[in-house]
Amino acid sequence: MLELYKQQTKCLVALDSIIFGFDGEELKLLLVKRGVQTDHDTWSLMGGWLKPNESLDQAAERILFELTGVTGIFLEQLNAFGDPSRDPVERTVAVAYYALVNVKDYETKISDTHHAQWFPMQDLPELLFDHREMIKIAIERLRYKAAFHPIGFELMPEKFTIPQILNLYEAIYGSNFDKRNFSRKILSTGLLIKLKEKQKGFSKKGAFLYTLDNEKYKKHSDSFLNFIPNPEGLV
Amino acid sequence: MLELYKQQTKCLVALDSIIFGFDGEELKLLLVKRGVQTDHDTWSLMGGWLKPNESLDQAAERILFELTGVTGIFLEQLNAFGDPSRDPVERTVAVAYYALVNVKDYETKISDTHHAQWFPMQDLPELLFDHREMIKIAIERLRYKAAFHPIGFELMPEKFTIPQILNLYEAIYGSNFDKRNFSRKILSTGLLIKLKEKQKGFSKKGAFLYTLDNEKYKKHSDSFLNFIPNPEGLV
DNA sequence: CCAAAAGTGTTATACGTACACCCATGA
DNA sequence: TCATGGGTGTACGTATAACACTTTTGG
Repeated sequence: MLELYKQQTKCLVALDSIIFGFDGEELKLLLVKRGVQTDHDTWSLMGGWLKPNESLDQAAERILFELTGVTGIFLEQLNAFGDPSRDPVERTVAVAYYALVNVKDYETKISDTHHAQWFPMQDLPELLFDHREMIKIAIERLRYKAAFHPIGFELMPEKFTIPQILNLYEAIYGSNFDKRNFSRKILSTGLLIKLKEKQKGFSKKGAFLYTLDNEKYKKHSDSFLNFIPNPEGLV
Repeated sequence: MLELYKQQTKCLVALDSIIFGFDGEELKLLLVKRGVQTDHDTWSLMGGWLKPNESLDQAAERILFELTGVTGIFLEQLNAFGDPSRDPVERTVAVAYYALVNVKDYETKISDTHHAQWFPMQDLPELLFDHREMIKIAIERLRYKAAFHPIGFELMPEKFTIPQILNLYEAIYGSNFDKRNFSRKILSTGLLIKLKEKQKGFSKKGAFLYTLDNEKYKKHSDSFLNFIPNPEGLV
């Protein structure tokens, strides 16, 4: 049996993270300018190599932390990519993760560190290797998952307004939802706590702020609700 | 940049397939007795190594074919598993796939080849490495996916009866559904064509056979229907 | 006072669910 | 003739979708 192992070719294993961010307006992606090499205007997903003594989840978490200083956020395995020609330098299998983070809370921390930059989903630069394909699959997964799991809140700041959540879902699905039906549905989850404060500055009237009921959120985080108005047309 | 590649540790990459089968009665898993080595009663998922010039999908397909002679069936990537201690012999990252196949059509072909054996989901033997964990995640994925995509039909033979599909869904979800509501729902997809023949032998009355409308199935295979009566309690 | 966004209610329809009886047939 | 599994219909309640006006307030 052991000989069977010896004969096999080994392979580099990389981890790449698709980091989604939301700033209250737009859905964004965090990209880094690729290292110190030739590529001029090529941007890249956050990535790194698997080390000998860590699991895939640990490696993804470590790399995210090293490059952004962010930790403890939503980070889930997406897919493994292993086309033999995906990395022209050397055969590499990449395990992609996707992360959800709210832009505002981490803005300065992130930008300062590694020349990372938030790009609007609609307006991405040229990307390394198969990173665009990874992003495409990540947005599909995000849509799929957000339809039934309340993971949208992972992208919201501590305090947020209903119109902001509406914006987020509209950004995720690239379509418009009826605000009355939407707010009724979101509130019916019972996951939101209405605060006394209002968000001022954006609109003249101001919108009430809400916060997540973390108790309920943890319990319900893998429950199965229908979060979007029209499930047809998905995926 | 190239030096960055050289420093990195390489890793074996394995592919393992969770092969679900249905025989009209029970949901089953196809397992093989592990090679020519010490383990006495340890069974294993179908697996093999990634070769230098193939993609992950290709490798999974090749390995499935080599071990079962089966090709062209539903085969989808599940997850990558990379715990450093998952394979005690050597650090290995395993990319798991899950496959759906109907037992009857391939029964003899499969059993003859590589000492493979179908096990009822409820009654699995001791398994290699983290294979049980893989199976657990695969059944979750199957439940998740079958709830909204008509992949259940991948497990059915060419011709099948409504009670058989009901059996399948009950096996997948481990619960009972009302046969009247279920058949109404399945038929309302418009994916089934009723044949003139009946399945005889099992029941005295005999049940009408149906076949998939492959045209519609291809179109709708990534549509988004609610296939199971009660979406709560899932995942 | 006006523009811009927030907030709120009703109604019609579709869908999900619960439920029970008759049918066909082989033994 | 009877036991077994196959097949069908209805009524009720809930969830969804479509829809428009009033409120607040900064400029």
